Amino acid sequence: MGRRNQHSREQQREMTIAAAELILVREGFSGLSMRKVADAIGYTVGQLYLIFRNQDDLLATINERTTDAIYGHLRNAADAETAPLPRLQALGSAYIEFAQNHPHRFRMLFEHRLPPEMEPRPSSETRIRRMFELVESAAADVVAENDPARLRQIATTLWSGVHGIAALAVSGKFKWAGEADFRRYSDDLITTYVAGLQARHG
Amino acid sequence: MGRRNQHSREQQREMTIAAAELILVREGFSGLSMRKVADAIGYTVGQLYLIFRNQDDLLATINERTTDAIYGHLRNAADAETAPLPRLQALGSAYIEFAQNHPHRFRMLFEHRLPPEMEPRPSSETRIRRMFELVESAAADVVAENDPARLRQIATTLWSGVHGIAALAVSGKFKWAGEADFRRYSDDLITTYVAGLQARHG
DNA sequence: ACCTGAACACCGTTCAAGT
DNA sequence: ACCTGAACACCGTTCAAGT
Repeated sequence: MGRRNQHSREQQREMTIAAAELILVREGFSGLSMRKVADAIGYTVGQLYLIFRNQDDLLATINERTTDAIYGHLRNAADAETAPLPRLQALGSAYIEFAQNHPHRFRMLFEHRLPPEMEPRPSSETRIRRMFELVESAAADVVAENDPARLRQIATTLWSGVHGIAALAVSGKFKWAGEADFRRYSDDLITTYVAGLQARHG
Repeated sequence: MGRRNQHSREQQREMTIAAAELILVREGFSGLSMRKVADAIGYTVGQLYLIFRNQDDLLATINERTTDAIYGHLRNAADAETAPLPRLQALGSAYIEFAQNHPHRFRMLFEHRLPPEMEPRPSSETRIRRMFELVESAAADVVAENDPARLRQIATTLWSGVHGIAALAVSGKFKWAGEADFRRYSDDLITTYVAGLQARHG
């Protein structure tokens, strides 16, 4: 096969990521293998190891893209709302929505763990931080809290809660809850938690 | 090997579950294989398929035990507190605590999904329901809400939130938050959410 | 220089054959 | 009747060999 130099390393990298994301979306995390990806891009498995260090490296790279995608989705949602509380609610809804629309990508983001020797991974952590700062700043506009440590705690509590709703929506457990509208839970959580802050504060 | 009839089918079943749980705790979900389990109990892999239908069946069985273990842990926590709000908080703390003390078992419970043709699994769903009813009844004592549908929504929102904190505590993402005391987030969530309910209600 | 193909050490699952 | 052992179709990863 005279495929030599037909694609630059950077092109190969993009092809690999795109093919892997397609397989992930279609077959789920457990259906995503290096061999299938290699087949999909028309190279042999061996070649994948000249593009990515190993499978974990490829998965972590996909997870970074997923984080960026969530960030973009949240940003759009936030930009569409000007009032502080509706904006925070819009962020929560958007997060749930992303999880429901992209369950396999969402699940892999939280279920795949890097082996200890591959951590920390700054490219991943920067992205997660950026996403959280979006939430924290939206929360800051709502709660009127001056202590930055307390504000961070509030944002973490709130966002963990929204994340929990998304995680359960996507986990397939708790189907007994009926075909629930999970965005309603998110709204309820945010509205009531914020009301509680104001009640305790004032 | 004259191991014939040395163990009853029921004994084999218990040995298998115990061995698998040990491997899960030591090596994590991804390190748990049928072949390792077979080695650990001194039978061949083939024999495992006369005890369990397949690997998913074994994993689902372990997950049922994990659900029972969480239920027991929550029950102890609830029984130790008589006042309604502290009891609800104790439930939240106990849930987080279990996740942190048994991260691999907790993660597998939520990350392993049965293939569609193996669902529903009544033995699993009954156990999950029982656990949730414990939470719902503790919530009922706190919020003074008569509409059962609304009460269920409140309990679901609250418990999803607590679950999210546990999930993030165990996911290894968000290490940036420092070595946080996740039980504090749970307390914050419950206290503030309940205060919010009272503020909106009264 | 770039890529392949085969090898190695693992998987889950099945089932003829042994005792 | 109970269990084994080998087979089959998959994995991730490495690396000598080919062009």
